[in-house]
Amino acid sequence: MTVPTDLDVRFRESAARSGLLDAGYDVTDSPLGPLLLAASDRGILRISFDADIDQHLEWLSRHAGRRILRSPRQVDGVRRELDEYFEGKRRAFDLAVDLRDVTPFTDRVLMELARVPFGETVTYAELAARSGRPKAARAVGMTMNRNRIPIVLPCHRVIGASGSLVGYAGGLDRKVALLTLEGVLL
Amino acid sequence: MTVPTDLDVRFRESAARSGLLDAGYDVTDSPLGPLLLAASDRGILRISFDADIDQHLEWLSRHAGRRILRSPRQVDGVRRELDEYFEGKRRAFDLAVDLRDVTPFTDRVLMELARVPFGETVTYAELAARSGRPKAARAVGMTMNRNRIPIVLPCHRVIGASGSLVGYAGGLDRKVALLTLEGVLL
DNA sequence: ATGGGGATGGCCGTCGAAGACGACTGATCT
DNA sequence: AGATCAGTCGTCTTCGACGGCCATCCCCAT
Repeated sequence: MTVPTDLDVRFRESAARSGLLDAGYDVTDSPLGPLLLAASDRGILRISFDADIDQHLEWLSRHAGRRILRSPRQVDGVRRELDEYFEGKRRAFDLAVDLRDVTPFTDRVLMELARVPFGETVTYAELAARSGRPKAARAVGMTMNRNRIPIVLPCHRVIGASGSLVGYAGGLDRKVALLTLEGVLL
Repeated sequence: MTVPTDLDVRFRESAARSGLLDAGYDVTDSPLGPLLLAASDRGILRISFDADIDQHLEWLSRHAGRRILRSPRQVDGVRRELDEYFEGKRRAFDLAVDLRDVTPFTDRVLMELARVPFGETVTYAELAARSGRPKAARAVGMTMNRNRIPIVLPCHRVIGASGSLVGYAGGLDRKVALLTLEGVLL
């Protein structure tokens, strides 16, 4: 006969199905300065120009799970592709991203953003339109601002309708650098 | 060379990994009246005394995904164990439950609730305490009220500190019936 | 005229704060 | 045994305030 704890076990199983590690992170170097990389088994969780680890650790454990460790291996793929990108040898990324608990709107926008190719740019309004919310240009701005995975999700390719760069969470100079690398500027 | 769409593909893959069907449902009979059962591949999504299908369909597609179909097979296990339960041949369930997007608090409470055995009762306050929030008795009340999976998650076993039954979302008479079946009453 | 540089008024999704609920409880008083 | 009351707690709902926007209008310096 089945005992009550069986159900309990099922509960815990589903909660623990993620593996031994919830997320791994590491800091790497880049032409734009040190980069913090974090990833779960599902994909990249975060790329950040801000190497203040503690802050990210807190965020990671709140969003991905308790078990967070420095794990160069976990972010190996990301680092390699980023290196190639900065060396000019790569024009597109073949990486999974972990966008758990983002809003449907944000999800759609980032999905569309991911399709903007190397060396091309889009308008905030245009990206909004492609995402099915023609009038949500400003909201797209917010979404870009909060983009957790810059470079791979190329928010630097989104510019104002007037052609101005407008802004970049990592600092405008980095946006300039990226667009220069991609041959859009100069 | 990798093309931009690769990333896009990854996106969609992870969104579609759930299978051909997001959830299946069916209506069955019980001593307490018709019962709506719904389940995904992860487990039971809902058990309801309210057989108003449309309302549930709306909820299901909002929470589980687009592809919802009447599918007796999908809820076969639940129906069988429920039948056995009502026939008095089963005192515990061996079923997985799908509690995606419930709050951590709710999750803990329901987990504790699942451990309350057939024929026993707990106080709202006691259940709150077991869940690590000794003073959250009233919040536990809310949680019971919104319990999506009655009977299997035995919210009928939770009663007031004074011994009164207090309430039951499916109607107090059903709570009485269940507790009688379990030999707690009369 | 032509193109930059402000100023202005809509438009939009997210986040945080505040307030309104109950399937509660323990104490107190009829 | 009820009834009243205050104390507690997690959700849900509103509401208001933000911006990596944009089209329009105006004003000036080329």
